[in-house]
Amino acid sequence: MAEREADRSVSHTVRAQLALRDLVLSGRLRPGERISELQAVEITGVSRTPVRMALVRLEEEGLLEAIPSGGFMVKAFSERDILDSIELRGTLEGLAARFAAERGVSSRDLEPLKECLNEIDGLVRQDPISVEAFSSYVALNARFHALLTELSRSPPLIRQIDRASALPFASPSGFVMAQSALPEARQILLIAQDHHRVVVDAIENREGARAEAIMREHARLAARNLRLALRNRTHLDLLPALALVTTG
Amino acid sequence: MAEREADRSVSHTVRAQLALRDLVLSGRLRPGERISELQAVEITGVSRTPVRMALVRLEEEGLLEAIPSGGFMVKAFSERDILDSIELRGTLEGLAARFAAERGVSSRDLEPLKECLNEIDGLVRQDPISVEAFSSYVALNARFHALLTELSRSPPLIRQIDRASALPFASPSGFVMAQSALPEARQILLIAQDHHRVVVDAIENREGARAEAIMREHARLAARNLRLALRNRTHLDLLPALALVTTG
DNA sequence: TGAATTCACCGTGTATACATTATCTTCGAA
DNA sequence: TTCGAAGATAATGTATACACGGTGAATTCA
Repeated sequence: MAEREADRSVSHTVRAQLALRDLVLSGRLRPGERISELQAVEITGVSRTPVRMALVRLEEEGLLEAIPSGGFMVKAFSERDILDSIELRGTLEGLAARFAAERGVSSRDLEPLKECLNEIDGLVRQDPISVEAFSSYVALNARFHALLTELSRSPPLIRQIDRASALPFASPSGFVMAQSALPEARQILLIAQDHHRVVVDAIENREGARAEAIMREHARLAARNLRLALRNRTHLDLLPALALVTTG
Repeated sequence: MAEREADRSVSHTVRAQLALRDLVLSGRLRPGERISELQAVEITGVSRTPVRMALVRLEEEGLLEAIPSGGFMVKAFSERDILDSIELRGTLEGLAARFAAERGVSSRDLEPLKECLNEIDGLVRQDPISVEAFSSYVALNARFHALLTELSRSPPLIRQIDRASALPFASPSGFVMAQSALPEARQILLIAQDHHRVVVDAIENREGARAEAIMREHARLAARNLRLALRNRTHLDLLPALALVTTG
């Protein structure tokens, strides 16, 4: 079987990590289910050594849980866990925004964020917003949040935010696609974009408390999206990560 | 060579992790220096497989940094990195305190914290405070912070706080021993203990904002300790972790 | 028939050999 | 003398064999 070009360029460990992550997030492995190394070897096509590495990294990532007697199982999340993870991410992004505001940011460094804002403006102008526009929004939104995090110029904080955002349902764009099917969709996006503008303004004027508060509130939009999507039970297939959620 | 009883009870991976962590924190390996696996094998006495596992875990812990071309090196921290890590930890503990206050805590769950408070009171009553009392304070303080974190009843947040506190200079008791040699020592401890009392009171009265704010301020005591200790340059040997700090 | 014990199999922990890639040193030429 | 290239050395990535422990099933005894 010929390998694809992309597969040859990365290590077996990374390949296994990607394959196993997809497997977990797709829900083909149930929460609580053990992932045996031999099973993972068959799935990924690499040997046990890189598979073990991938499993350890996925545990640190938060997708797997170590079994006391050895090995790993798929982690289970409650709805409360997800809401807390969102609040947590918002708190960290708030701290990043405050750092940026307090420490000052050159207009040159603010430039790419403002470009991001303008591009998003172009997207949300249409009514209704197409599915393609939603996809573009997801990418631009992720870019905005990454740039904002960088503005803190704090490696320890950036690292922690990256880890907190690693879980798909905690990431800034985790529930954007889910909301695309909702009637409130456009309105929510407009509010989110206003948050974006406000935080940039606050940072520019060195208003630390305002920058922090708005990022916290901004994250709570994701929590609202989640609740709306769960209530409407529509297009839940847009949220494969919810396979990890144990309803109870 | 006979192994000690304790060594036989844990896996080689854990043994290697402990040995390598000590090596890094003791400063015998300079920041930026590469840790070769073979070198680590000689030091730890176990084979490459558990050594690799230990290195990966120490990277996730934040003590090592992956080299793009492969392998790991000792991570370097600036003074700013340390201060940011402390502020980060304070922010997370603040969130935990707010969660506890907002969600409510039974008086039964508050009991162990209050016991902690009373025991610390017994320590700080003496003047001056003995070195042994400082050691006891370190243990009790760690216990208090752990209990407080648990009160949030939020596994994702607890996990993140544990990771943020893993770095020795970011942990709640990171700079307590360093301050023991300072003339301001007792006063700082009294203030810290007052913070402890205030946060318990705030949680009891379900004052979320107050609980959050006091924990943030509480963490800044550690930052003050660090600055004092660095300025006085006295008893820096009490802070082996500072070997990781690159002065610049 | 039920419970306990033993045996077998499955799974992880560990060690090591092999392959590949990066890095350093040395030699040569401009 | 300095820059570059090539080879040697060393380090990591990977595969696999072996050892140990745990779990489950089957069998035997009460």
